[in-house]
Amino acid sequence: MKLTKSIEDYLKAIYILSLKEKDIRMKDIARLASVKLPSATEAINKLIKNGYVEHSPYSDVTLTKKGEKVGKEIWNKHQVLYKFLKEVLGISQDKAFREACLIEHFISDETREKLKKFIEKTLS
Amino acid sequence: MKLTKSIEDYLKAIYILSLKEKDIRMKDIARLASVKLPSATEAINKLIKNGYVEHSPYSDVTLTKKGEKVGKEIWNKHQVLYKFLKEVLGISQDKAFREACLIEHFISDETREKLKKFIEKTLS
DNA sequence: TTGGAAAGTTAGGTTAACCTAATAAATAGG
DNA sequence: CCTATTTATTAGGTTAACCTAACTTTCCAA
Repeated sequence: MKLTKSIEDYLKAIYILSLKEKDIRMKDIARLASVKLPSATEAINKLIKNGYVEHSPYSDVTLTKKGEKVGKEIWNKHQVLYKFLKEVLGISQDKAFREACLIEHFISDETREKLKKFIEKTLS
Repeated sequence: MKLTKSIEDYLKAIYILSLKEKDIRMKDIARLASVKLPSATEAINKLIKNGYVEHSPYSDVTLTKKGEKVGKEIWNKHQVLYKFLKEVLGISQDKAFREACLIEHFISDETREKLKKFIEKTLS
């Protein structure tokens, strides 16, 4: 399966939720991904079929190792971008967050790493 | 009309072509946008309907002022991002170009401006 | 000058990602 | 313990953006 922007967003959402709660429900995912429940159901079913999450109907959702890896990757990219936009460029918190949410799907691992190192160097 | 990534890509393609040639054809647009001709036809019709381009069947395509503005904006964002990725972060030419093509649709005018100033400062 | 190649359009189909409405299951409060 | 609310699923529909196949128009070279 191709990891689309949308699919990555669901995995990121579940990953973020998993950092705080152990019982992750469809409604939480739908809310964080800004979609209605049926869209979340559909997406989660696709993720199950491809081994990214585990879930039985009317129950909680958990990431597999594979799913966690992707969710974490995207969240890391987001955080690096957010920091760059906010601290280095001086973009407002809100705007930096929103832009990071869009860009996070399109930077390579290499770019994330180099950007991270660059921020450290620049802000010291 | 919402300016989607796809629509912006067509306007950027036409803008780039317009910098070098005066007779811009559907095939050139399709080629640069990496789509087949019928996809280009469909997209151009949408752009005509919304006042971004002018075109009569089997003839050349030109940008309106409105269309040129958008195409130029995207191309400027691309160039700023490309330079940052390549010169500041040290990403290879090819990869920097490809990533810039993806990210260009998601940065605000403010981010482009601040990034541009930052690059100038950093590379001097 | 005409016929074949190139360019462009039209018709119709696919896929991803969303939605609303209807239904089903789970849960919590009286 | 049963019913109302909340949560989740299913069914069915929409839209954007692509595609292939078929057809039309334009252009060029013999």
